[in-house]
Amino acid sequence: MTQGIRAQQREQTRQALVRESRRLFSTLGYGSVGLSEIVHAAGVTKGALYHHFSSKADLFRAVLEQVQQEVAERIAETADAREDTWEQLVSGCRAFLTVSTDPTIQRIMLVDGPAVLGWSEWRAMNETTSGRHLAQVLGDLIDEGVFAAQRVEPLTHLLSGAMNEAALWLATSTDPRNPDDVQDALVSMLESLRVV
Amino acid sequence: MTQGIRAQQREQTRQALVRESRRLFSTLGYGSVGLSEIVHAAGVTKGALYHHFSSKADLFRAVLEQVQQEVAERIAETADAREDTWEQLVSGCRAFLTVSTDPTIQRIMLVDGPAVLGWSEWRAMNETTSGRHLAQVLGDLIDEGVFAAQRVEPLTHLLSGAMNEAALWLATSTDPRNPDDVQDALVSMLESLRVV
DNA sequence: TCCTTCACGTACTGAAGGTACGTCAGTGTT
DNA sequence: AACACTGACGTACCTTCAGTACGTGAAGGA
Repeated sequence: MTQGIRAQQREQTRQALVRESRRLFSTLGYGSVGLSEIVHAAGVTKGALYHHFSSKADLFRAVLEQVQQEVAERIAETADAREDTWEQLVSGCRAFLTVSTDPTIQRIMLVDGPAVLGWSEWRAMNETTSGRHLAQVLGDLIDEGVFAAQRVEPLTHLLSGAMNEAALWLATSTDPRNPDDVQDALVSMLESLRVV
Repeated sequence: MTQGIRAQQREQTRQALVRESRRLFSTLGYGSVGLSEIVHAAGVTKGALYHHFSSKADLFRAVLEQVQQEVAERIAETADAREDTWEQLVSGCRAFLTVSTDPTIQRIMLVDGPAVLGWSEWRAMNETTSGRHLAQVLGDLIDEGVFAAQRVEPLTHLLSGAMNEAALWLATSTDPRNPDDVQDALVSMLESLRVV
């Protein structure tokens, strides 16, 4: 069942479009990069772009999916290395702050993402990747009695919001103490929430 | 020292531009509103707009300043009604979640703001209004020993991020329990951070 | 009364997103 | 192997929109 040449080339140009647009979006921002730049960098024309994606925002969506996938994977492999649920939460949160400090990921995932796609769609995408893991772990910890009995959703949004903002702050701040200090503040916040 | 007719009309058109663009930005979003709509709604032309503002983003900045000013005022008058510093923090946070749930404020302040002006400028503007109050109160509480000794900035960003995300979530969620639950979760988070 | 200034309108430009349609290589069929 | 056909992509064009250049008429000082 060898893939036909057509399917190979199709996938190749699609990946080229996603790759180059991701590079441009992350460095210049969604609004400051034109389609002409993207298709030129990818070595194709606008006809190819609109054959694969229905709009500029649709292309951005594909890029964002890829970025979130990578982030979720890197967090998961860090967290899943731990056995204890509590350790998974802490290491996962630390991993998120480390990974998402990368400006490449920053701009696409946290700055342009919500504005281009709208919060509802952004949140939905987030939910299917790293957001689900966080909610899962928090739910487990509540069930285990580590956290006080409460609904998972409010807690999840408070913590994910705190981490998003922290990551954005770290990306633009220069004080070398900040990365460690914000992680410590977050972990001590989590620990203070423990009831056992 | 009566203001001349010139100055009056100038201020009048400027306010009309800010008012109408705020209305349109908040309902349709920055990217989906054209300057032609704005000037038509304000009853002027593009010449007037560019006489007062250097760009579309500059007009948005004026709108954002107005919104943040209002939010900061409403929070301040709620918080300043309390004598105790701790009570100021709690009531201020509750006020923020209440005020910023308004979709009108939402879209401009939390969604488009960072994307249009960039996080650095958005954060700088935030710092001069409500952000400063939060940092002030948190600093006082650390000094009073209510919170453990630590740097103010990391804690400030974690909490403001948590509240921003919570406000955005409340705006799109339908479950009637959410507003109360997320406030309770936030307050219990604050209380768990207390050491005395 | 004249002149200057300034707030604003008019007409235009360049660029960017998006579309209609042509074209040719790849693929299944007989 | 010859055929028709699909689909991936290029080309040319359209529309819209942010931004600019310049004209104009009223306000205000001398």
